[in-house]
Formats: sequence, C-alpha cells, structure tokens
Amino acid sequence: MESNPTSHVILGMLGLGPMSGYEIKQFVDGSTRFFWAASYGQIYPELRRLAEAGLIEADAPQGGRRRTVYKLTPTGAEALREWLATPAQTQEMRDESLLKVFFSGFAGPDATALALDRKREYHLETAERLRAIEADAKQGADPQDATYTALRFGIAFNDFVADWCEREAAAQREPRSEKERAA
Amino acid sequence: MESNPTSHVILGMLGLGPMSGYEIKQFVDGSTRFFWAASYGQIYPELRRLAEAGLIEADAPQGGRRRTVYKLTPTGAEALREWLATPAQTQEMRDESLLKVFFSGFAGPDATALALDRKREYHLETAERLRAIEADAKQGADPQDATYTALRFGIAFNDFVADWCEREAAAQREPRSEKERAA
DNA sequence: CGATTCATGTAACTTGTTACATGATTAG
DNA sequence: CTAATCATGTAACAAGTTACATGAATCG
Repeated sequence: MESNPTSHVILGMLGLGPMSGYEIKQFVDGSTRFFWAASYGQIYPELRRLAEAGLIEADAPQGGRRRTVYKLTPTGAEALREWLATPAQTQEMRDESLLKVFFSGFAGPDATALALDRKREYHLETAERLRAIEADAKQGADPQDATYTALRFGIAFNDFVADWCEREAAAQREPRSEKERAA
Repeated sequence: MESNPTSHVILGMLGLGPMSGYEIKQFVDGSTRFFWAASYGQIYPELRRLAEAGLIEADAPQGGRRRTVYKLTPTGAEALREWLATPAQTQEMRDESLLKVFFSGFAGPDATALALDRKREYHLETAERLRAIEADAKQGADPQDATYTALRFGIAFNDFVADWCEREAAAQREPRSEKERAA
C-alpha cells in the first residue's frame, strides 16, 4: 500500500472517531484547513483505497441517510501510530503576500509598506476566524488536548505575523538611511 | 495570456535584473524558497510562454557559455506592476509537523510534547539556515530593501514558532488539570 | 584530461482543485 | 412542496516534483 499525504489525514481523523467522508471534509475545514487542506476529490478515492488495503473498514451506518461511516482497523491504527512516530517531512508554504513584499521594490519605495499592510490585514482576519472557532470549541475543552493546541497555534501564529507586519511597515515608513539623507 | 503563479515569480525575478532560467532557479533557492519554491520543470516552459506572449525577451547573452538571459519588456514590467498592485490570493501551508501535533493524542498523552519538540527542532534549523544566508547578504545591505525584509521575516517567523513550541511543550508536561488530578 | 559546475530541457508522475452530476432527506 | 443540506462520487484540469538526458565550459 502506497501511502500518500492525504491518507495520513484520513487515518488521523478516523483516529479521533468513526466518520464518513463528508464528515471528514467538514472536520478538516473547521480545523486543519489552515495548515493542511483536503478536498472531496482526494478524500473519497482515498477512502476506497484505504478500505481495499484493509487499513479502514465501513462501520454500521447510523441514522436515516445513506452514508458510509469508516473506522480504523487494527492495521490502520498501527499505521497511524507509525506515521506519528516518524519525523515530519512535508513543510511547505506558498505565501503570495510575502512574495509581493519580496518584489515590492519594483513598484517604488512606498510599495513595500503597502504590501506589508495588506499582508497584515490578511493575518488579522485569519486570526479572527480562528478565534471564532476557538470560542465554539472552548466549552469544556481540555487545554492540553492536542487538536486544541494546534488551533491555538494558528491564532498565535497569525497574531505574530500581523504584529510583525505592523512593526516592519512602520520601520519602512521611517526616514531613510543616513546615506540617502546625506544625498 | 493565461497567468499562473509561477509566471509572477519569474516576472518578479526579472524585475530585479536580467537573468537566465538557471540563475532564476539559483536565486529562488537562496531566497523565496521557504515561502515560494520553483523547479526547472516549471521555470523553463514558463520562460518560453512568457517570451511568446511578449512579456519578456532574450537579452544579448554574455560570457562564454551558451545561455539565454531574459529581461522584462515594457509590457512585462507593466504586468509585474499590475500583479503587485493586486491583493494576494494564494495563502497555503502544508505543515506535516503541525498535523502530527494535531493527531498526537492518538499515540498517548506524552506524544504531544514530543511532536512539539520535533517541530521546534525543524524551525530552529531553518532559522539557522536563514541566518547563514542573512550573514552573506548583510554586507552593504539596505535594511529597507524588500528582499532583505522578506528574509528577516523568515528568521523572525521560525524563531517565533520554535519558541512557541518550547513553551507549549513545557505546558503539556506540567501536571494535569484539576479534573484529572481529582480522579 | 577527468570531475565538477553551468545550462537547458522534457517526460512521467504525484498531488490537488474545481466543477459538475446525482439523488436522498429534512426543514420551513 | 420546494429549498437547503446531506452525501457520494468523478472527470477535467492545474500545478508542481523528480529524474533523467544532453552537452558545453571550466577547474584542478
């Protein structure tokens, strides 16, 4: 069984409890989305593959709707534990706002501060959205619960970046360096 | 001309000065790599497309080696300015180390702190690598130069995450909550 | 002169998104 | 009854990586 990135998210989600593909997608969108997304186009085919490989199996469907709830098999639980014990490999960012900061010099000396302002705005909004999720999750949440920890990371991270952008934009707006002032 | 993410990196790089595909790759690897990567498989075909669309053109090749140095045309410069003036859209992360933190509860109560330790280590190493690049770039660098600003962002960001992981791992190792202590 | 680096390029593959199709169930 | 939501799925596409092929120039 070839393992791919998406398979680990699915195994992890089923490690939290039995779920259908639809529920996995909802859960991802409300939690790992900001650092690891997944779409139906990945989830459903991957569920099938994992079931064929014997890592997960269809649980008895509950409720009136036709749906397939999956759960981990012992093999799947083992695979999840193994993956968790392995050092992480994928560490990627694609941050267009930072790319614009990087190249902003081309649009003149004031453009950098503006690019930083825009980046800041994005992170403020994201932090706010995450705080809304946190407020929902807060009731009875154990602060040491790992999923909650990841959420707090998202908030802290976005707050930090917003602050950094603010400070840096201010520095960019300060009077130019001695060399330039002398000129 | 359909614009795609890679085309903007190339236009931006050529905005810094005429470059060959090979040089673009080197430059990316030494700068935007940690927030926006690019491979030869993207760069060379895209250079051809941009040249056909008239946004860039082959400059007179300098030096003994056979190579093609590209530069922006006025149209390309305009396209770059336009892109810079537009709000950023792509904002993605794929952070496997955080995913492991998120799911770590499955591997027992101690696993979260360990996952945080590992994540911390990664960011310490990255910060160190970026500092090495900074040390190289430092001679005569204008602190308000935008490319330098992005580099400092990378360092600050990785330092922050490393610290956050340290604090959070410590909190995870503290005695459990009242509820559990009472039990 | 042999190894390394410079330099360009492509084919096969992996990964992921978007948009659509389908239909059942539930809420108002 | 009809609109929204639940639920599963796929096809077409977009994006990006890896690995390889090729050959010239340079360095020791």
